[in-house]
Amino acid sequence: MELPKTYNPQEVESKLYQFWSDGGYFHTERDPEKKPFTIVMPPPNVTGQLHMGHAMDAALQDVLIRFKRMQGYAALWLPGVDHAGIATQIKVEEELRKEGLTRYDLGREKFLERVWAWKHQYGNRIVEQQKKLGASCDWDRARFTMDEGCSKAVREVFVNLYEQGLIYKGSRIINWCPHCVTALSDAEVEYVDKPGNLWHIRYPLTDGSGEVIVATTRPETMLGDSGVCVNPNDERYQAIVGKTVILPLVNKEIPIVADDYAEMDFGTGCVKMTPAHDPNDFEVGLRHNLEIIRVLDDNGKVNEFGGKYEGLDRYEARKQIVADLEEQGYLVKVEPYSHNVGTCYRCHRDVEPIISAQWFVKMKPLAKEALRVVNEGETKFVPERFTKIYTNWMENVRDWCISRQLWWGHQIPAWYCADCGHVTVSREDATCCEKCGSRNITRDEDVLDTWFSSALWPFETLGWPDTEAEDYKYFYPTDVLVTGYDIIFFWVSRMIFSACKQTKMPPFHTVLIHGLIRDDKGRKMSKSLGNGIDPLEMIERFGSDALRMNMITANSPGNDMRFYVERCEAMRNFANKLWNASRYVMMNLGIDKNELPALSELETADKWILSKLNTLIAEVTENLDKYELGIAVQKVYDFIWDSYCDWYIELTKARLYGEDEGSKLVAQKVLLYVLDQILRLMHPFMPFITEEIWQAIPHEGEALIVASWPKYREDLCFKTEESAMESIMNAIRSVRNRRAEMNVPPAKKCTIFIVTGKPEIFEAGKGFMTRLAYADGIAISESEPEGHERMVSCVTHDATLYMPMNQLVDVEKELDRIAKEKEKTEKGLAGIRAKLSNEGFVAKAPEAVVAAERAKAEKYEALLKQLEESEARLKSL
RNA sequence: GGGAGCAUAGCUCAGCUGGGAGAGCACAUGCCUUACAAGCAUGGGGUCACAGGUUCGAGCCCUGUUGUUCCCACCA
Repeated sequence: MELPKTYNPQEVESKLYQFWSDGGYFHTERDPEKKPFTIVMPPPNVTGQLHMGHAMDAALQDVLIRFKRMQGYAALWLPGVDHAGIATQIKVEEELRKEGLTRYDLGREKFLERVWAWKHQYGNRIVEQQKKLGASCDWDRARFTMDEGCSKAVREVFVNLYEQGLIYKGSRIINWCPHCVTALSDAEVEYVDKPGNLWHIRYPLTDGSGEVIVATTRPETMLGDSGVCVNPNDERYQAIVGKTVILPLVNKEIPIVADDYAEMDFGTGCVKMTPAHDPNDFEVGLRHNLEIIRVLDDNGKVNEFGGKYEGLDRYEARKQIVADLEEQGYLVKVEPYSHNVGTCYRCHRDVEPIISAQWFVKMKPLAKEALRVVNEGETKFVPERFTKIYTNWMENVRDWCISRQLWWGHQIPAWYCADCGHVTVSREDATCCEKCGSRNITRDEDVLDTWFSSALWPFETLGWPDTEAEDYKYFYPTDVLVTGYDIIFFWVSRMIFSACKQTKMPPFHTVLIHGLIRDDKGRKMSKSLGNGIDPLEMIERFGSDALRMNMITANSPGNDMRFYVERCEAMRNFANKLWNASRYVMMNLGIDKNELPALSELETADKWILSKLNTLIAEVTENLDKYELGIAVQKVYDFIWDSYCDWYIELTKARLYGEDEGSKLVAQKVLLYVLDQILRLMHPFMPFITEEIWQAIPHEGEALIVASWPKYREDLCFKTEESAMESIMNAIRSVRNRRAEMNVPPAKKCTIFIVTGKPEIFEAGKGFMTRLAYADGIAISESEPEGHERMVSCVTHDATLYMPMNQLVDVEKELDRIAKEKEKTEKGLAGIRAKLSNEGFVAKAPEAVVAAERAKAEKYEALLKQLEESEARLKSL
């Protein structure tokens, strides 16, 4: 079998993805014999380009799915794409702008045709990119949040909630983005600390008896002021409550009211009230019957209620108003003031609180069950700390504004009757008013928040609202949801309360939260910074497996991670290591079947590696069950590189190149057996290279992707051999160390005399010593060899090794070295002895720990004894 | 104003239920040893932020302090 010396991912990855796809391994059948395991993929935006966040998401999910698939579950990873209301609409509007058009020029219908066309042309790009990552999704089940089924689900949920009074339309202060020209939910507003000013303005009392001074960060809103508020307990102002002031510039009389909302010790204690443009003022206004005067239009310009300022943009108006106030003597002072400004999470421009008629979901009743399932552990967050973040949000959640003034999305199924004013909300498109029968009805123009449909994702994709749908019955509820902590509020919490309400059960039992990928300086990757690293470029350079490994290793759930290209390189190197180890095995293979030799034929080294492998299997499986993917993969990595490559393969060389055909065959079998198991354990993390190698070695079954996950085997646990092998390995390391210290090149070999109380162990290890400790002969005895006084020596806890290299011995240096080693050993021993002589320790520590300490003490004592003997010998020279 | 995370080797980070201080990269020395120089062998390097406490035993648990990052919150 001729294989290239370096692994070339580009050559195999697309070929293998096709192979899996053709083999139908991605498709998951409902199988009553199997247990289902379901993950729904967080649907990326249809406008999306694959970024590192997606790569992270996909890597984690694919590991879990492949692991479960190998364990024999009907493992379904359901993919899909989100219609992404604002983002997509903006994208298409940008295209139109290049043609000199706006969406209004086209009209709603034509515009939507245009968006669908765009979706059909570009919507699959991100899907193709996910495939490059090796994502083993069931593409046959891929969904789109605006497809027929999802639309039906959205409609059902909307009507259902409306009928129960959990969706209502009302005029509230909402967050309005004048740039995107739509309402936003609270979650879609990002607060940014921005430097601004606090303008202090004089409002004269109407009766001329004085004035009040109010402060504001948004002077332009004074056009909509309809009152001034003071605290009822504020003695300074008790006399003027009930009086009126003249609103400067507008010259309007407005009342002074008393309300607890005004803080006595902030500023002057007087607050201007703009009920149409501030949520607090709105509340106060309701309590005191203040007029609601909206002065900004949908584009953020002053409207007809702004008098001479009408038509000015909000910032322009602010400038003008401040200038006028100053000119007319109303401006008392301006102080710099930094405050939290809400910005739109899509366009990052300032959001305006504006009163507007919008649709809302009443949250309190829904939050109750969503809190219960998490509090009672029906749904768990990993790591656990995110539970608190979730519950805290859910406990304080306010009604969710779900209407958006866009065209792309699920249009709200509400029809207004021009005759009787009734609102008809219906599952089927209404043709007449359900109350008066009038055909003079018009449909609500608005669409729903994109997250409204995403919230239904885990069940709408499985056939709901048809609760008898086969997929729904078999795969729902799903198992694990994997996503970043940045969308817990947007998505996770909304899925939970939606599912609890609609399906009467939580949508998944585990939420696995990961962190954000940052650049090498710890900054968020973003388009504006231009510091994003393209995952596709990394795949191109290092292979998909390497990128996946980068995402999973050295990373723990919920924590952010810096992206280092060097790490991809290191993982590429690891892939190459695995590749070459496999080449070695294949080049030396005399067998065409993978079977373990009879246990009686196994040699010490075989039992050692099999036993270590056995432990590895148990641990890795446990780690994966606990979602400790980073720990799991690190263990497999270490086993492959250290145990298998650096030791076991080296140990087998003497046998493979030797004369003993029986021993050779056993080594071949074990090499192959362990390789096969390694490939299985590694497959979820590095699917491509493992499948490629597995296909090349003798194997049973069609593909590694559907091969069985390794199991711990009681009969392959060999503690005695593990310890014997460690003795030999220690001896080898010790010799190498001594030779390195003396700069002896590997080519210079010598006989090694081993003095040990365990000759049988070293007798069996002779071959290893010869090859790996650069010996040209091994002599084992229980007493010192002739002339040992002049030999180079080194010691382990159960052997002293002599090498006749007298010309290299510098007695002084040697004594120095021994003294140092002695000191180290004595220190260690003293520590252990202190522990063992501590009555509390012996009495209270677990027996196993005490026994381990005793064993350690014995080893240290033995080592110390050997060192002392060496020292005495040298001194006697 | 609340809440959370982080602080471990020169850099980036693991460290699961308390008992060995670790990895990758970087560094030093020697090696093209018939799987691999994208490699092998060997080595240097840490007061686990600081101060207390619990415990036979603390990087890990508790309290406080400092630094840092983030989330939430309607003081104009």
